[in-house]
Amino acid sequence: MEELSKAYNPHEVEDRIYKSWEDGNYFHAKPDPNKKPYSIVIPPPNITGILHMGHALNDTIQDILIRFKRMQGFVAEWMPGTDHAGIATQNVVERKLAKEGIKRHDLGREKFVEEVWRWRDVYGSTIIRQLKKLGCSCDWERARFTMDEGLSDAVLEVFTRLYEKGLIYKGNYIINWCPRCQTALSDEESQHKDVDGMLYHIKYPVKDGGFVIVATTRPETMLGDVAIAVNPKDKRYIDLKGKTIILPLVDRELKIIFDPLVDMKFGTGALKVTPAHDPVDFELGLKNGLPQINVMNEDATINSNGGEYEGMDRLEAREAIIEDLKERGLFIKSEAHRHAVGHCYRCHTMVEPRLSPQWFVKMKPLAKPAIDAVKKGKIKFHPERWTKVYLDWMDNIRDWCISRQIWWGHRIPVYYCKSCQGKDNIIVSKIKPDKCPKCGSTEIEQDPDVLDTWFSSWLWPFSTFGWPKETPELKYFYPTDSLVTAQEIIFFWVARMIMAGIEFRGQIPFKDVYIHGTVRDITGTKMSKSLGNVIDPLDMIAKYGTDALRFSIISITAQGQDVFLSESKFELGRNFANKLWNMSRFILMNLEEEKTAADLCVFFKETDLTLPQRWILSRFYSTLDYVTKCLDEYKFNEAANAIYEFLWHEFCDWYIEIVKLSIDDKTSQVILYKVLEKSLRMLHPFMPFITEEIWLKLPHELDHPGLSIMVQPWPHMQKEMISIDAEVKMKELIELVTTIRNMRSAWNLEPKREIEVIINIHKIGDEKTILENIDFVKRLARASKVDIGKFAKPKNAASGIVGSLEIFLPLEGLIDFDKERLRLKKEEVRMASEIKSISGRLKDKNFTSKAPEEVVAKQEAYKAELELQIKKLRNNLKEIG
RNA sequence: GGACGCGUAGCUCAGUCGGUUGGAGCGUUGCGCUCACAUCGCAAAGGUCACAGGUUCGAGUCCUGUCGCGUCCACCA
Repeated sequence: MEELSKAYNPHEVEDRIYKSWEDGNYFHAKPDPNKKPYSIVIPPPNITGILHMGHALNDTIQDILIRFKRMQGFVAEWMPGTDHAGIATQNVVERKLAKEGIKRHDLGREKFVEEVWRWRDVYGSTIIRQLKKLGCSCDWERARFTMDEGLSDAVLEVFTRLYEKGLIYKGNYIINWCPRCQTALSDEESQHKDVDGMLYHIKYPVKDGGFVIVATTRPETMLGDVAIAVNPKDKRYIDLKGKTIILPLVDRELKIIFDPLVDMKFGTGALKVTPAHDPVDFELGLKNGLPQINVMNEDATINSNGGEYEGMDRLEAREAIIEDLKERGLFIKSEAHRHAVGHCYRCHTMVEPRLSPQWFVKMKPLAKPAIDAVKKGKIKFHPERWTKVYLDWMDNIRDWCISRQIWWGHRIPVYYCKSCQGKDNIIVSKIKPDKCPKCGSTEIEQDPDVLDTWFSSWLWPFSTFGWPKETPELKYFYPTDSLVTAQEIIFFWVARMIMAGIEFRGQIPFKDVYIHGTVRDITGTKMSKSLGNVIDPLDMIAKYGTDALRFSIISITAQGQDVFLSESKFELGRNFANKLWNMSRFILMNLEEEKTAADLCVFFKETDLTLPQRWILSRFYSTLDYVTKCLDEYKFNEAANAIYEFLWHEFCDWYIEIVKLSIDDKTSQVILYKVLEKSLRMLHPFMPFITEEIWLKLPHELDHPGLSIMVQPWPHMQKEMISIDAEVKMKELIELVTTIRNMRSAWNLEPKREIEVIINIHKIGDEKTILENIDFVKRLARASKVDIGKFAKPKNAASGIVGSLEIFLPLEGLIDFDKERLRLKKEEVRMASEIKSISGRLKDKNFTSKAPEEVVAKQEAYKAELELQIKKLRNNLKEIG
């Protein structure tokens, strides 16, 4: 038998094995009408990204799922790819150019976009290489990019369809503007963060004398004020009716408007109305026919409408305005005011609400069927609680601003005819029209904006399979099965994919959505590069190995709970991999190939198995059953921990130790081999590399000829091998050995010293199982001799109790009995209190009548056992004195 | 302001259907380099399951409330 090297070196095997998988073409899945498909799409990482711990968790989960399903015999397709990340990528390339002293406007649009493509060709696949490093078994042949021709076609198709349906429109509204990226953002891209701001109270003079005090957090916007609004019920301001306010510094006349939208309790109850710079004010402006005065440029400096403040940055202008107000005695006070302010999700700059013409998607009609699909259970969230988050958001969905004032992305397929007037000049077309269909003019210009990146990502589950073409892949793999993602992305992506899937394909895009937790550092802060608290998965791979990283991160991630990570957690996986290696090495050293051949089912029926053999098979299949169930329910950590527990603390700690007594037996050989090879298959989705490496050394031709472990079948369940009887009996023997070991340890008997053990049984027959297994009991307890029968406690012996057995260890006066006495007394107290509580329960008619019979019977039996034990214990105590 | 999640061993966390004595990893302590593994083995110490009520024969587990921590959402300027 081929042997494993003495030391386990993950790095030596990983690259080699990954390459063998690629060479073997194991990742690619082809539609096969005779088999069921199982498909998932990767949440496309963006091309500027590098693998972080969130990816490591996300992609490990998906890889576990896809490997599991592949082994279960599905045609398992994991569609990979990347998204073009319009804003982020443009920023990166702009920064790169800036280092060379080039601005994007110097290059011009076309050259700049070429530059981005060049950048993408060099750096855009970094993340893909890293996913391979992580062991991801994606179908790389199909890898897609949101700017690929096919996917771009899908974007054009969708835009034109929605426009024709009246679900896309252009309008002048308040949007979230990032002054640094100089583009509009959607509501989701503006992330609210609590900020310690100020609430400024400012006097606005009334034309006929007197004044009104308004409160604002952004005094600079007063340059665009066009009215003062108060609540019609507000008695303080009744006499303002019909009066005019003079806007300080600007000297514009402001109307007073009365509107119930104004909150009387906030500030002074008087609201300055700036329709061009605040969504509420915008609404008030529309209602009351107020002008919209935009006072800011694209970079959030004050524009010519701001008079003498023109050119100042918004915050600079704020200071200047406050100073000027103070000079004029119009500034009352500022008070600390903590409030939530939107920030750009790409560059974290404070977002400015800004009036500008943008393209929007009408969402309500799209949301309705998407809400129904989830309510009817066609799509299920795991854990279930995210359903509510999704539904709440969908119920309150607002129109989606999809135009971005950047260059990198899908350019909006809208053309304007220069000679047509007003709204009639809009031509929506997938390709540039030669002339205006209305007036025939050839003076046609494309809209300069590009689309939100998510406008292509929301099509991902079907555009990647070739839509709008009706490809065989699309027919076969769509709808996909599971979507695995993080909570941050539910609104950006998950919800929109559901809407798009139903709208454009008439079918939900996936059946299950598994939302995993967020990876945080040990203090609970989200890991981010800017905070410097990242643990780089690639560093961890370099240090501990990929399998260790995967296993660790999975085993500490409870379903949907956030993960608090510190580097030391990876030792868990490393140690387990090491254990697995050495366990396998030991087995391989001892297996004789010709003895391992057998059909386990036949073998199981036709061979007399010992208790440990029946036990380990039972434990394997119990574990397999549990692991399969957990994977079906997205409980990855429980699955991983069950395998860990089985292999380490049952198979290694007990079975292998026991089997050492009879390792050359045919039966031992078969079972050792079978449990190992089946365990490797069960573990493979979690630790793909090490299981493959070991698998290749096994005489696997006997069962599953030739191929990689990754395409082997998932172990077949054999319920008949699960034996409660074997598990119970073995548990008792383990307890017996453990008790003897405890006693040895309590009396400091070094392992080398062999001891004699006397076991007093409660009734005849209790000795049977022990006698049948006496060899391993002696070996594991390191006892030279074990006497079983009806025995009284010898003088000068330690005693212990396990179940109905009493264990004596003659000590020949080696130790002092004070310790033993204390231990016994402690034990007595514990038992006495337990007996008392059980007695109480048994006397309670409510209990005896209402609890199931077997529970009552069990309690009675347990009580009897305890009473017996305490009797013996008291005897012992008496004997010791 | 709304919603959700979490308070279990010194630390980080599991805990299935409510059912006998609440688990793991790390850390600590003692013993052991027994020919697979010191990235290991054997054992020990360590718990009022945040708090208060309630449901139940029975609650870490279900319900209500309180306190503490965290996350997401939100147009009170």
